[in-house]
Order: sequence, then C-alpha cells, then structure tokens
Amino acid sequence: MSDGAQFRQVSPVRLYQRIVEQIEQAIARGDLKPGQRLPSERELVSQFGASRPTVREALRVLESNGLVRSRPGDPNGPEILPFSSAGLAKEMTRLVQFDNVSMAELISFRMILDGSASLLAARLRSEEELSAMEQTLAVMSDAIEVGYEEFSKADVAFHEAVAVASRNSLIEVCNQVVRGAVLSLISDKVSHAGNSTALMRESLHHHQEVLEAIRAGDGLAAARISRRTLYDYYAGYVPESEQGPLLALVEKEDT
Amino acid sequence: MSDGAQFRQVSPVRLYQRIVEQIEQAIARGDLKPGQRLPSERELVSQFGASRPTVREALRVLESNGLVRSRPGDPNGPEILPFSSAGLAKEMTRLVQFDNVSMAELISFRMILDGSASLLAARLRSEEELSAMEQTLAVMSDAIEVGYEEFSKADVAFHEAVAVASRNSLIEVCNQVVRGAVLSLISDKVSHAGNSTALMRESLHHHQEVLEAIRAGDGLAAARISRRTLYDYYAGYVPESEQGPLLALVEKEDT
DNA sequence: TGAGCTTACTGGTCAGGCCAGTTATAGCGA
DNA sequence: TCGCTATAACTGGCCTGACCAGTAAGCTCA
Repeated sequence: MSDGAQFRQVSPVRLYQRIVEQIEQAIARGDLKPGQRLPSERELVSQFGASRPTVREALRVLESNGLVRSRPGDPNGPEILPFSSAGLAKEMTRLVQFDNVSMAELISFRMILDGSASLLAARLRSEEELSAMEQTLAVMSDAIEVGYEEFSKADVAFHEAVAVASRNSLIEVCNQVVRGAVLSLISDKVSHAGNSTALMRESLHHHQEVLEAIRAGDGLAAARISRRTLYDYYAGYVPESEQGPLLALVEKEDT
Repeated sequence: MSDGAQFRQVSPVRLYQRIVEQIEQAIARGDLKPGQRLPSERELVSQFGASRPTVREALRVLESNGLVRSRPGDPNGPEILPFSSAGLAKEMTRLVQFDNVSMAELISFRMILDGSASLLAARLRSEEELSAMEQTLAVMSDAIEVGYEEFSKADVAFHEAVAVASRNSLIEVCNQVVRGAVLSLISDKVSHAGNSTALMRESLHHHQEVLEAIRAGDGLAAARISRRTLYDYYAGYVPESEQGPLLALVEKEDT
C-alpha cells in the first residue's frame, strides 16, 4: 500500500449525467417538491446550455427512475412526482430475475420480513391498527365464498396492515415487493390449484392465530406462527433439497 | 362493480420504452449475457426502426439502471454488464432520503436482517464459511491498532461473511445496502467520535460472541447477540423518542 | 516479424425541423 | 354579463443530418 496520494479511477462524465445530478439534488434538497413543475425542455436547454437531445436523455433517465413525468403538450412542463417504491420494486424484481434468486430464498426472505413485521406489530400496534387488521380478516372470511381472487386480495391487505403496524416502512416496502415477486412466480400454478375452499379456510385460520398473538402482544408467538403459516402455504413450491433454510426458520423456537 | 369488460388505464408508451423493454427482456431471458455486446447505436437504429436520439434515450436509461455500459470509440458496441446491486442500493438510498425514512427504521431493519443472517448462518454454515468468519475477526483484531478506517472495513467483511453463510442472497444484498445507507448517514459523526480503541475492543468482543454462537449452532443466541450488538453500537444516533422499535427487537427473548 | 501509422468505425453532442397533442385565452354568441 | 367554443401558442415526441474526439483493427514499412 502506497502512502502517497490516493487516486481513484475516473470515468468520463456525460453531459446528461450532470443534468440528472443537478435535478436529483434539487429534489433531494427539497428545492423541487412533488407537484411542482420543471421548466420546459426548450427552457432547460438554455438553462443548462446543452442541446435538446441531451436534455431529453436526462429527462428520460429521471422519468424511468420515477422522479418526474413528462406529458406531451402540457404547458406547465414536466411534473415532479412524489416518491414511490415502484423503482425499488423494479430493482428487486430484477434482482430476482437476473441474479438467479431461487424460490426458496424468496420465501425464506418473506418469512423473515413477515415474521419480523408480526413481532413488531404485536409490540407496537395501536387500537386502530388492530381493528384494521381485524377488518381485513373479516373481508377474507367473506371472500372464501366469492373466490380465490378476492381471498388473495384480502390476504395481501392483511399482511399490509400488519406491516403498517410494524411502523417500519422498509419492512413494508420490501415485504410488498417480495410478496409480489413470489406471487408472480407461482401465479400460474396457484390460480387453479389454490381455488379450494378448504385451503382457504385453513389459511384464514392461520391468519386468525397470528392476529390473536398480535392482539395479545405476544411478539414471539406472532412471529413464529406467521413464519409457519407461510411455510405451510409455500413449501410445496420449493424442491425438497432447498427446504433447509425454510426449516431453519420455522424450527426457530420449537425446542 | 360492473361485471362487464374491465378496462385498464392506458398511458402512451414512448418509443424509447419499447426499446428498453425489448433489451431488458432479452437480458432477462438470457439471450444477452454479461460481457456480450449490443450492436452499435447506428445498427440498433436500423434494427429498431427508430432514430438515433430515440435509441440513445433507451441506452441512457439502460445505462443508468446499470444494465449496459457504452464507451466512446469502442467498436464492439455497448457492453452487457453483470448484475449488480448498485441500482437497488441507489433506490434504497433514495427511499431513505426522499421518503423520510428515519434512522430508527434503518437501524431496526438492519437489526432484523443481521439477526436473521446470524440465525441462518448458525444453522447452515459450513466449516469453510466458519473459518472465513474467524479470519475476518482476526483482521478486525489487528486493525484496532491501525485505526478506525481499517477496523470498519474488517467489520463490514465479517457481516458480509455471515450474510454469505446465511445462503440467502436477498439478505446479503439488502443488508449490504442498508448498512451502506446507515454508514453514509453517520459517517461524519463516527469518523471522529468512533476512533476510540476501547470502543473498537468492545465491538470486537461482541462480534466474537456472535461468532461463538454461530459456531455452536445456537441460532437464537446468535440472532439475539447480533441484534444487541447493533443496538448498543447505533442507539446513540437515534433520538430517545424513536427507540421503541429498537427495544422491541432487543428485548425479544429476554424474559 | 514487429512497430508505427492510417482508416473506418464508435459514441457524444449539437442544430434545426416537423408533428400531434394540450391548454389558456380571446372572441363569439346568448 | 356570462358561458361556451375555436384558435393560437406552446408543449413534448420524434426525426434527419452533421461534426467531433476517441478507439482499435488492419495496413504499411522497416
């Protein structure tokens, strides 16, 4: 290791990147708030001293990152969008698709997130949050008669309510994303195989147990049950050779 | 709810988006593997039947998402990059910056991830992985004399080794990202305040305890200790009024 | 055979232009 | 005066064509 000056690798910075940076920072600093408008492209051209194609490249990048939205003909210019987790979801979906993340890893991660959410919810939930969860379970119960589609929607709503009660938006977002990834991967199989009233009743029962533990403030139980619920529900989609990590999570406090 | 046809909101799809989609899908399908090259911009122009600015907008978006890289003058065309979690990290950093995710939430999330990683590592680790962890601790021990910079690097390496042993790349990546976010948020304070040999020794001791639990295969203890270690280390950066969720995680099995 | 130069490409950037769409506004009619 | 409508001035989407500074392959010459 030399003790002289440390040089970092340099990379040529494209003009459009400088523009992206400037606008990103303006948003990060709060100079530009959601709902506010950017100047028109032609105006930006003169402000940045770049050509229109260059400015447009910058806007397309910002747009694809969900920071702004341009509508043709809008005289007010591109709109600054409120933050959304869509970008995060997209990135995580890519992670799953490209980086060969296995089904087992996904479900394992979901068990961790959902279990933690239940634990935190049991210890932090307010009365309003509790009744919100109760309500989603009521919807779930009714939905059994309607069909799997509705049931699944209520299921998601319940987990969402738990995540909200955990008071941690990272858990909320990540759980949402991972849940989406899992569901999209098994959607073809489940839409037919899962349309069983008995299975739905069983699932509902599990969810009621989780809710009961949350109501009782028993975080450990809530976490354990919610992990096991997920395991029971999804283990069938995981090859036996990869079930080790899943079992490691359900056996957690079984001794 | 009508029982007729369901119409979804439509939004005009830009030309550049179609190009992005096609290339993204080609990569997702595996038709384009990392290291392979895309045709030159002018060649893409004729393949897609779009103009160069449009093709360039697509390439800029792909580039900003970390999927490809263009170098001026390269006769082989833009390169398909291997997957990297940089994009995920960027999105999560944005989540923290824009969506007012508090320090408490970040640390809480980190405790969950790191705790789960330790738990899984305790139950799944191989001998090689165990000795890899031991080695990082040895480096950490030596680094105390060198300085905080080195120590911190070895610290990260240890957590990384644990995450690898958890056999779950989602944990690995997310933990990495969240750790980066936490560190970048407190970097200014810690670089001076943390340069204490005593603190480093204490931190090292905690890490040794975690490793011991992992070696013993005691997942619950490993998780508990690693959560507590993080709490002790970072609680000072969290206002007291927001420490509830953190305490909810360390008191987990204290009764 | 090897070193150096040339050339044919690459991507980065710009200028200018056309088109379809949106909207504010001016003007019209009641 | 008020409400509606038609227009005009803008917007972004997209294209053509061009210039420049690089790169690297291939050619030439020693």
